[in-house]
Amino acid sequence: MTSLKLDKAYDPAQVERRWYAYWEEQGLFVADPASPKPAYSIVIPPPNVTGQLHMGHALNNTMQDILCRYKRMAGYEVLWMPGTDHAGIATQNVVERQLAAEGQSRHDLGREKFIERVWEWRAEYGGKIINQLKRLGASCDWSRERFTMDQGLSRAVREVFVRLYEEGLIYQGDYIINWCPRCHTALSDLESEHEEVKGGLYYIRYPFKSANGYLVVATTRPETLLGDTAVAVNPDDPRYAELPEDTVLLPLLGRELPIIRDAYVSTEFGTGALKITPAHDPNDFLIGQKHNLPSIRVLDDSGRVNAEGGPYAGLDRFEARKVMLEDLEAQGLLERQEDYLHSVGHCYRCKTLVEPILSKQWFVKVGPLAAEALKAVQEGRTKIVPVQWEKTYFEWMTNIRDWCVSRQIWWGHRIPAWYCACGQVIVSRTTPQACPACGGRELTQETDVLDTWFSSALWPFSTMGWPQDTPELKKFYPTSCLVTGFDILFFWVARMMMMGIKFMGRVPFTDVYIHALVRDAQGQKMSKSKGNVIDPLTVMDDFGTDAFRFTLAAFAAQGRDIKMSQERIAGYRNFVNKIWNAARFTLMNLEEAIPEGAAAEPLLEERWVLSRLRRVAAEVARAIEEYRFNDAANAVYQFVWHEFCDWYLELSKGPLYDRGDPARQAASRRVLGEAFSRVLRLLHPFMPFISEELWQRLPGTQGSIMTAPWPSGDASEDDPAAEADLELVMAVISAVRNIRGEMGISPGQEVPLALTPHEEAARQVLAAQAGRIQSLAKTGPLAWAPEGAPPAKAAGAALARVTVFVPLEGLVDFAAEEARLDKELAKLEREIAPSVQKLANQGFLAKAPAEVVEKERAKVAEAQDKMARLRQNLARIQSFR
RNA sequence: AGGCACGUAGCUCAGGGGGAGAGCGCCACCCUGACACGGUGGAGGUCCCGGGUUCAAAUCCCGGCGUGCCUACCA
Repeated sequence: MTSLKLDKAYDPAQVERRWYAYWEEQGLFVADPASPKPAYSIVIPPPNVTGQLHMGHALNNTMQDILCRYKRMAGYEVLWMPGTDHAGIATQNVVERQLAAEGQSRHDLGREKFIERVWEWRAEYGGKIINQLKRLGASCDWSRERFTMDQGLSRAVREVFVRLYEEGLIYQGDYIINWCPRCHTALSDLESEHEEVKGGLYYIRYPFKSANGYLVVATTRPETLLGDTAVAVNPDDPRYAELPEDTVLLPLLGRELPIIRDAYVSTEFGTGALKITPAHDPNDFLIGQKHNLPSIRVLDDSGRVNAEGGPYAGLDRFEARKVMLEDLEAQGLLERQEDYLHSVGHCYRCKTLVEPILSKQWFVKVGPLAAEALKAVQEGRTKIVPVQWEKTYFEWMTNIRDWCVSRQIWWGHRIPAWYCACGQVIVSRTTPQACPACGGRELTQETDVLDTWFSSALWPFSTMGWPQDTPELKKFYPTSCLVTGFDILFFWVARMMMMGIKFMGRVPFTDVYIHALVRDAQGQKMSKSKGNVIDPLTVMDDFGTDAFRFTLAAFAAQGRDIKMSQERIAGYRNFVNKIWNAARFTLMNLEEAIPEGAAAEPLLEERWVLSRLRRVAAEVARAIEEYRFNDAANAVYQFVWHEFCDWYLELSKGPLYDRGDPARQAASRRVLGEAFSRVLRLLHPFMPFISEELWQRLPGTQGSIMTAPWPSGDASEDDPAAEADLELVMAVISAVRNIRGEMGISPGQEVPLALTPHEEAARQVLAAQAGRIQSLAKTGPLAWAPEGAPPAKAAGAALARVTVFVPLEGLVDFAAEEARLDKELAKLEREIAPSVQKLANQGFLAKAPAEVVEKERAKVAEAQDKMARLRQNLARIQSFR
């Protein structure tokens, strides 16, 4: 045990450093699949290896840590499975940038060398975020840390791919996909983020082949006209019912284009004539297929016009647009242009404008998988919290489209498909030696890798050793809860649902808790470009990790974004300091050995604090279990500061300082130690560091606080009578303090006190607690004023069970007291006005539940009682003027 | 275009049919032997607007206004 002496203020930096290493050394984070305890498991949303801890991570992992630490204390065998994600495009970008700084490209290195280079990068920098999570206090089982590219997970990926392929749920095909010309890869629909862009709507004339005149077509992407293979109109459009001929000439290139008729074309938009570019637009592609049109791809992988573009070949897509518009204008073919606001896809990694391009890719046929994932939530096998997200989930799962999983990058799981010269495609778990069709041995492996989210989708079971049948899977799958932000509900959660059900036969988690986004104090999304990011590491430096975590928990109300600002964290830093000082007080009193002695009858405040602790522990537990982290944090805050510190510690000073009764003192010291130990345990899930530090210093504790039981207390400690009695005492003390404050009597000045209890029970309680009242309200010896005979010249306060008098002679002027009483009366009047009105309402008396009516009556009666006493006092005061 | 949230104290928000709450900030007094990152007391609100349901609406319903977000291939 370390010394009991504490510094006056808490220094988090010094304390935090100590305990994380201790927990790890003691193996307290390690989950035992053989444990007889019930299982509780969470898989971490794996941060990108390229990641730096940001507010989102901090919130997300704080919540998981609160759940895990609480569950351990509550008697569960907890597995919090950690790891990182290989983040294909992001990581490749980072390493490519590094190469660029050396004047190289990945192509200079070649695929193998490049991948080696990425692994080197990961070895050097990849662990950064893990250390940052440790800094946050995350109690993950690091002995099981996984990486989506490690061997085990790669095996799972290959297994899943092959099985899906064998079942026809993965196929290869030519479709329009989203292409990022900067990353040089296909993207899934989700990875193309739609953003509003100011563009133009250009009206272009397509001259008839031989007849005079032209068809006017409206487009937002004039450069794609190079790939047009038809112009379409609606068959029912009267404007085009009779055309001079059914062929037009493509402007600039002069190619002949058929005019086709298709109901898809809207008669409302533009001119009702639509240019068809099957290789660069998903709808045009479908129309092209239907009408057997050729597809001409006119942009290369970098977004430059290719050879098909004739005179424009080699121009960048934006440059080409500009030049072509000039040429059209010059040729009199640009009829007009309008400003046009529309939303277009951007690469979610690099924000480059995405280009729809026809290309051969691998797809997952998600329909059947989604149907099961949808059903699982509908049937409640997985519960989404808060429920409103279920609707979003349902909508997406219902309208889901096939998932393009191939990426033309190098860093990732290479697709286990091989091509034979004979045209055979072989998909296999192991590298095939010969073509099963022709026996040829010249096989080349697919160069594409899989979407990173493909491997993340397997995370809940691949991390536990699947496809092997492991004890971990048996004990910890399905996981208990997934904690994540809504931004990856589709990317990740939905896909884990599909894969988990498909390959494990059971949902991957029973609860999904969707939390909010952390924004800045103005409610703006934090982003580097806006420069409004608050770095969690800096916050932890400035305020301490515990204060930061507590702030996150306290602000994490369901369904609302969190606006983070320094001042709020400072408030909770003060709370941490308050706890530190409560510990100073406690430890000072426990410094000397507590003498053995006969158990003393517990004091009122002791019965009260244990009763309250039990209630609060239950309240906090329930809130955590229902993911109401803010309620949990606020309950702890309110109790620790405003009940434990403000009242219990203050009240306990009496017996603790009283050397005249050693047995009594010893008993109070024991209760103090016990109560404080429970406070620390209540705090531990939120504030792991300071709670451990103080736990270790608290006499009588053993081992880490992590292994201490949740302070549920014992039913025998429930003591509503103590709670009610102490409330009476507190009310009397508050009343005296109020008079003091309002009357401008200095805090140091002792005042006389007289009480008129209205019932015997109250009199007994107050008599027993007279000493406490005297010291906390700073009054002279308690006097009793008989009912109906109040002390002369006294300020008074009317409570339900007692009237409080502070005889004022020589202390204050009566005008002030008159004003104070008037104010009090007015306040009571205001308070009961609505009730009085209700009681005058026949409808209320007839229809409202009896107990509600009774409550209103009691409320009014009590207030009127108080008011009568106050008026009496007012009259007396006035009589002295 | 559809969908989903949210408008409550100066600020940030909790609450959710029967007594308007918290934190921070503000005012006054106080370095009382845990704590000035503190103590005690206090001020401060048409619960966005308009209708409706109800004995009773900040709360439920409808309609506005405002804000934010998500989804979407009408060029």
